[in-house]
Amino acid sequence: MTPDALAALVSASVTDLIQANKLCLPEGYLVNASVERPKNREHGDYATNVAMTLAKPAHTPPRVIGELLAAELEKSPAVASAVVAGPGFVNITLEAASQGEVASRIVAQGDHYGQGTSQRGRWINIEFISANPTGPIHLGHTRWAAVGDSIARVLRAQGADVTREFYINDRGVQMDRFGESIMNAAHGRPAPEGGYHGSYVKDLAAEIVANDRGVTDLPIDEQLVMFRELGYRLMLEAQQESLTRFGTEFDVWYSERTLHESGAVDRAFEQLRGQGHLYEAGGAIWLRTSDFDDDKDRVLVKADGDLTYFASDTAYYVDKRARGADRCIYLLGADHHGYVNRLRAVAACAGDDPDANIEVLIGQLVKMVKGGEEVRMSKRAGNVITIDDLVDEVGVDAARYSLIRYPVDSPLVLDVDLLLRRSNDNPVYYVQYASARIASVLRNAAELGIDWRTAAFDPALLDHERESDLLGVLGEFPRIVASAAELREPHRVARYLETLATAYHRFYDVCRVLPMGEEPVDGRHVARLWLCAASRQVFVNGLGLLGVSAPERM
RNA sequence: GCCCCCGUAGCUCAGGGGAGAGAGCAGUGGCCUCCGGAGCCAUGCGCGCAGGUUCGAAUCCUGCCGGGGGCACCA
Repeated sequence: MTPDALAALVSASVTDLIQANKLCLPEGYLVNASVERPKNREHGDYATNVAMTLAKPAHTPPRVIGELLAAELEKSPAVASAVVAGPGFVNITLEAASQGEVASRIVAQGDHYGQGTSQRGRWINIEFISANPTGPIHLGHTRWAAVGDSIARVLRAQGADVTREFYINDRGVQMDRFGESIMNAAHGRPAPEGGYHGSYVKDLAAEIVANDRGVTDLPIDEQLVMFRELGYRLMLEAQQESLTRFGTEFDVWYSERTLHESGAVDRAFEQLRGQGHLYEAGGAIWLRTSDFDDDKDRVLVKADGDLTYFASDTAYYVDKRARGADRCIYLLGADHHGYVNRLRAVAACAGDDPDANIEVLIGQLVKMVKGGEEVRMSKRAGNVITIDDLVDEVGVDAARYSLIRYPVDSPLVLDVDLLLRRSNDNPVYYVQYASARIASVLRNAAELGIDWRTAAFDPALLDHERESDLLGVLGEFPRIVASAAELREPHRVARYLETLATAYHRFYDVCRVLPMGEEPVDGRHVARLWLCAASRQVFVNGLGLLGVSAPERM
């Protein structure tokens, strides 16, 4: 019996009590019956607090309700015992057979186990990274490359229609500075004021000159355009390659230029003007965001006629909505938190509900430590740590896992020395090792000619305490995925996999799976192989949600 | 000045109202006759402070203290 099924049983039991007039609730009262895994194993396999929540509306002491409910629950053949404890918890112990069924259910569902419908019907646009095409993807972006991608995976697993989008800021004066920086490098001159310095600028210059020999002889205006446009293309391709290598794919790469060329900006202005939120002052055109919780109004068109960056942001939001997204998620760094209110105000100005149609997640910054020293990043000096540096250093799996493992609202310190360690202090290996260990057991079973899939599976044989613990953890997976999706917190999946790894190792330590020596294969071996297969499946599914591999061997 | 995030074990950090608050690391001591020791077991009086809401608060609210980040007709 799954936790959901048990919760439904508790709910049905409460309904039965009401219909039998043993419990009286106000008309239309909605019973919210949930079960949780108690921290303490002595409190049974599952516990429900519903008796305590019903005490007030039913005008009955919680323990009295608990007794009634426990008696009702014990009528079910799946329930071994139900007892009232503490202030009014009902602690439920399942029959081994009922609990063991979880294993066969997981194997049957395969890749689908953990998927759900909690986000079905939502059309979500999730935009992340959106690095300027003037430099490589750096460490700060990389946190979002991992987390954003994983959020998208988790949302999809819960039935949402998700568009992963990367916004390319290919318009504006930084593009000219970028082009000029490359051009200067090609001529052996230093970068201009406010330009770009990294060694990659020299590399771009060299590549462009090699491909287009005559470029340095062109008139300066034409050269600038050439270096800018060719540099842009090369940089964008490099970014895309880096992200592909990192396992992060986008459904849409959206160019700011096309936003303007397609007329999307004009359309957005029209819409906002029609809704009465545009006005002119001091020669500039403003959006009255202060009507909606912004500190002050924002300029869309400067007095000199140029559009602000914010104008693009505004049009871009309106365009996303016009393309059908009913919820736009933005993943931004902590240095952009000042944008939250104005983006929400944009949604409100466009006639949307900021609480429903827009969602801005702010992630704290990432630091990297090596040899006990912080690796300093300075854009000015050009010594940025890139996504490729990180992957070269520790590999995709360790990089992704350690970036996802922590909630994004706390600053993150990546210790490279620790990430390289192949031991327990590096959780990604701990998890992958458990998964690979199972794969090995399943391989050995096949070599011994044990066809556990077709053999009779008796779930009641999984009655060891460690087996019961493991089954309980396996059963939690769907709820973990659902909460990770709802809260946009994929780190919950990573943490869950660590507890699953522990539960598996503990089981494996005391429960022999395969027959020893000439011992004949019996039902217990078969049942444990089902349990192993189920565990392996959850590792595969869970790691898949993180974009981390589940190797057969390590 | 205003805004956002964070204060949990020696260290790095989990804990979206529930029962003596957890994990890894570091330290100490155990566990290999065959399925992967990258493993398992034992050993731990810590929720920054003060109020409040609640049957119940590390979790929600308010104020303070301490740390990090941010305020643009830049991009």
